[in-house]
Amino acid sequence: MDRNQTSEMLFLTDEQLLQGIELMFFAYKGFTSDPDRILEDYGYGRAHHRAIHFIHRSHAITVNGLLAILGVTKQSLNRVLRQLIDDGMVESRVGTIDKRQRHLHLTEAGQEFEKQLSDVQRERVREAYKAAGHSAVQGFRTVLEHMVDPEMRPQLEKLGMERRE
Amino acid sequence: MDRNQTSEMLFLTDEQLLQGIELMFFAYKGFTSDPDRILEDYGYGRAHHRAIHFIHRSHAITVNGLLAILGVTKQSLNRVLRQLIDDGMVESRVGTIDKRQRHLHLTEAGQEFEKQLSDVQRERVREAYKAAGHSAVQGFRTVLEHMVDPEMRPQLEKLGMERRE
DNA sequence: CAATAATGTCAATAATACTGACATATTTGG
DNA sequence: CCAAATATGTCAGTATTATTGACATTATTG
Repeated sequence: MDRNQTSEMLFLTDEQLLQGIELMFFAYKGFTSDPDRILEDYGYGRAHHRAIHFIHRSHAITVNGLLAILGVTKQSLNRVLRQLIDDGMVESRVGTIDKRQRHLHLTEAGQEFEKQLSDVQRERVREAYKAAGHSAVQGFRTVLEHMVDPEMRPQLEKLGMERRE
Repeated sequence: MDRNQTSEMLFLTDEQLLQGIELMFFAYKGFTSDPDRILEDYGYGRAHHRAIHFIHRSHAITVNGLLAILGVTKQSLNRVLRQLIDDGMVESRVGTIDKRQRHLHLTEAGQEFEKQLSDVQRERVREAYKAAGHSAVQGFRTVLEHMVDPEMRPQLEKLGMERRE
């Protein structure tokens, strides 16, 4: 069978795809700009934000678990994590079942900081969602989900991102 | 008037917004992963990709024009640009109207390289679009457009991104 | 008890970005 | 016409994030 107009057949010109690519670039820039400003005041970077975000999201996540989500080397994460622990933002607790593992938690200060970062970023997304409307949000999520690397899907699902429809 | 169910009123929980934030993170990672692999073979990074992309998109763009789009300092761009010019990917031509300006062009080698990068990235977007369907793509674009910083909108429009509906 | 796993650390290197300072050539406004 | 502004380029110094490779410690497992 030749692949012609099935319901999924879209007619996508290179121009349309190019615009999608550029939108991703500009939107991502906007998306990170608000937290970036706050982080700067603390002498932190985006790496700190990501660590804090996922520690907040997955209470008591292990170092290995965080590495898998972030997709960086342990040496890279360790530097960031050490800073956050030294600064009293993150606490590392020895595992009770497996004592080799360290379970990561936000301290009270860490939770406050997380909220500060999260507030501005959620606000940006909320405004975009509000302006775009419900069905646009559905579409946004669907396209992004398909853009994620298949290898990262398990990480997404761990975060409760299964498609529930 | 109290702000109740207007048609634009969405009921967005923090959980939904958080998932949007994480989707942006994971999708952007996937989005850049294919070009990143190619760039590595050439000893280039994402900054080179962005420069090449926008020079391709806006023929004869000036250095200042490129700086405005990329949102980096000229020192930062210059390092990348110098490499690309030295490697014969980009050509810098003195402006005819204003001789202070340099107009940037891709050489033939640069065009081939651009196509190589563009092909894999467009393929990723095309697959996501195809899998998600037409109306999802509309929504994707709408939400992303609202996520872009208002200050960057002029840049978007220069690239032919006006909403035409 | 040896192999494996989870974590942490040290060192070297690279890409990207920043600020600040300065130079050159060209255009423009008064 | 000349001073000011503009467009570009460059040098130096610093910071963040990331890499690879090597090695150590502790705890678990086969």
